[in-house]
Amino acid sequence: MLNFGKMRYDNVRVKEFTERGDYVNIYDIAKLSGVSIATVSRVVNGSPRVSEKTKQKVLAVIQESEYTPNVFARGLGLDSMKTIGILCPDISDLYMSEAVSYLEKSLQNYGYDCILGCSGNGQQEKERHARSLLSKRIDTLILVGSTYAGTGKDPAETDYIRAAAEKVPVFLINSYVEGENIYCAYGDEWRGAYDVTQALLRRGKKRILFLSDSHTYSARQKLAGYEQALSDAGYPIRGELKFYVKDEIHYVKEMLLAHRTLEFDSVLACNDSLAVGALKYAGARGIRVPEELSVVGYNNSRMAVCCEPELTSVDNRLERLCNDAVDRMLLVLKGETAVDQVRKIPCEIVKRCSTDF
Amino acid sequence: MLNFGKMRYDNVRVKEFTERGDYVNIYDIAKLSGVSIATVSRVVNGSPRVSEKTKQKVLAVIQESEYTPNVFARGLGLDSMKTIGILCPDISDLYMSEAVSYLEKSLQNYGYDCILGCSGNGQQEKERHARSLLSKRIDTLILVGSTYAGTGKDPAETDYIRAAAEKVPVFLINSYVEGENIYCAYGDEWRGAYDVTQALLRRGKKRILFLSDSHTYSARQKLAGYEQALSDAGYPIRGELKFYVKDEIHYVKEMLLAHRTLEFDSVLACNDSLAVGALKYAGARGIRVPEELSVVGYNNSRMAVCCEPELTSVDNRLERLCNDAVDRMLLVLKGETAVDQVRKIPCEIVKRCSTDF
DNA sequence: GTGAAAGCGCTAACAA
DNA sequence: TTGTTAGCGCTTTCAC
Repeated sequence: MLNFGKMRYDNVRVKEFTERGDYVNIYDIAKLSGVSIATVSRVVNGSPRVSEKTKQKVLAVIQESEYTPNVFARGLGLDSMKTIGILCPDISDLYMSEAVSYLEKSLQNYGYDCILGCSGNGQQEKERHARSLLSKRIDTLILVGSTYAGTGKDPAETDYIRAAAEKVPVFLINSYVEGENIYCAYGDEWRGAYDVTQALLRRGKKRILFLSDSHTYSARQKLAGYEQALSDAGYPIRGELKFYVKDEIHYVKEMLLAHRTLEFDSVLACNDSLAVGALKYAGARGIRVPEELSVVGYNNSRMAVCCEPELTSVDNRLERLCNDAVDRMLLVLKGETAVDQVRKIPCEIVKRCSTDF
Repeated sequence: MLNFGKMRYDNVRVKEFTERGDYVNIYDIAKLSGVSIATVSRVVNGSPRVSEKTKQKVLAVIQESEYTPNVFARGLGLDSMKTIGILCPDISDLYMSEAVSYLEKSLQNYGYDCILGCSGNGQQEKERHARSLLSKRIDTLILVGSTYAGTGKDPAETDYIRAAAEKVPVFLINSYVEGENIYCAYGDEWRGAYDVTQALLRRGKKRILFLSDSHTYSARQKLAGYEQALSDAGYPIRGELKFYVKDEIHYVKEMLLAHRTLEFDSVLACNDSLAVGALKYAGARGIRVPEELSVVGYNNSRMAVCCEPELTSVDNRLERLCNDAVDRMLLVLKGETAVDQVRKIPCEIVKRCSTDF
């Protein structure tokens, strides 16, 4: 229907008519309501410099013709599309998907759309995805997951993040990277692990297995907290009790079964599904949880509630972290300068296995 | 650095210099490499009509200056940004996030980016999100989840999907809506439910609880399969055995506990977390699973593996559905006309509780 | 309060 | 093979 073409070119445009519905444009609206495109633009953008009468007239036409401004054209002029890039290693992961869910909800609320990328954990892929998102002229880049802090071995690993931060503000959820225009929000995992370890020791546990699937920033914090608690209590740090496995329930179980000589009376796992793996191991060997073996998970995900017995888990307040990031993002985009670059939120230990502590 | 401005306006442009890195544009590249923007464009788009020498020269400049074409400008001209809109009710849901994960991976592979929206189940919100995605000039709209087929009460519920299909091809994952330019891929849930019910009956189960949290298309298919299997075996369909609850493990457990008069010897749940709820109920009452109570879940998610005992679950081949959708999408976008509008994939029953069947 | 027109960066048709 | 330029739809001065 419509699409008269730009008035200045006097209907030169002859779009072939496909089965596709054509998008109405600002020239159509202008013509239909007998004003100039400038006026239509003013109405659309809520400028006060339009008479009430004209405004209503134009609004009526817009309503009727279901006009939506072309985001490309708008973006071209403003160099922004009110779009946020979100990158995570894997959206099928419970923790990531939950984070993205919070972010999307909040951002949507403020009129921002989300472009999603899943990068995995490889350096190359992370860089490629970040570049790709940036090329979409996102307003902000949000990185979800502590994998983006790098392995800690080579500072150059995170160079691409600092490079991105030269274009747009970058927000890290549950991760930490230093740099200008980079903003972080993360749980105090160190403290969480410290507290859990301390509590286990107090209950007389002597051999606490530290179960992890990676060496991310977050995992390193947990390990450090665990080790510090041991040291502070005068216990030795045993290398064999730091157990690294693939994050897959049955794999964890099998690996633990395969190391029968490894003795431990409690488990601090870096996430809930690792903890469930330990649970399955205990089940297979007939070890009672929590009477004979204490198992504590991390992230307080649905996994911790799904298993039997249900797991005590450290909650790092993901929702809080996400909302915190969005709040600060809005401030930064508004041009506010005094915005905290780092937000460290205390973890909360959610107790489920009554005799754990 | 750069940004000489358009040559035709002879450096009129004076962008104020902020701390933000400016994006290099095609004019910059043209000037730096001593060719016209047309040539740069050709190089960028891999046109064969460029001499190898020029190409290398331009490529070098592009490399060095980290030029990426402005997607807005490109989109304006082509009216496409190689972007796919994905809408799901809730990305924190295991099933949805898994679907999005498959989709993103596959689409990324073909050079498409994803804009993600989470609409919830409300009619208004679904329509609003669909409109919002459409206004971003997506190339295709993908709807994940059977909620998008509507409740089946009023065909007008899905009008917005047909409206969207006038603009771009619409793909439904695990759902079905009829219409031009609408493509569906779903598991044969009817058959899955039928087979499970039949198997349970054969094992002597007499009162099979149908546990559901909604009346989506998918849930209706499952119910129909369940009822048909009962009928075919000469069993009555009992209203009290169709049990509708909120999808939350402990809520399910509590609701079942609250209905102590309700007797059943097996459960067919519409998803795994409902099934886990039934498991928790059994645990609370000291009912042994699967000896005294058979529990079968749906979706074959990690939930089914996490619980104790692990659950037999109907797998509706989500990955297959997603890849199938993407494959057909590519064909449709290529202008292919003979593309199946409907793909029904057989489900697979993944047995875990050995004595279930 | 309103309109004319420049400019955003790119693609593609046309010229050379 | 290369360059010139119209056109994509919108925002935003700058006149009136």
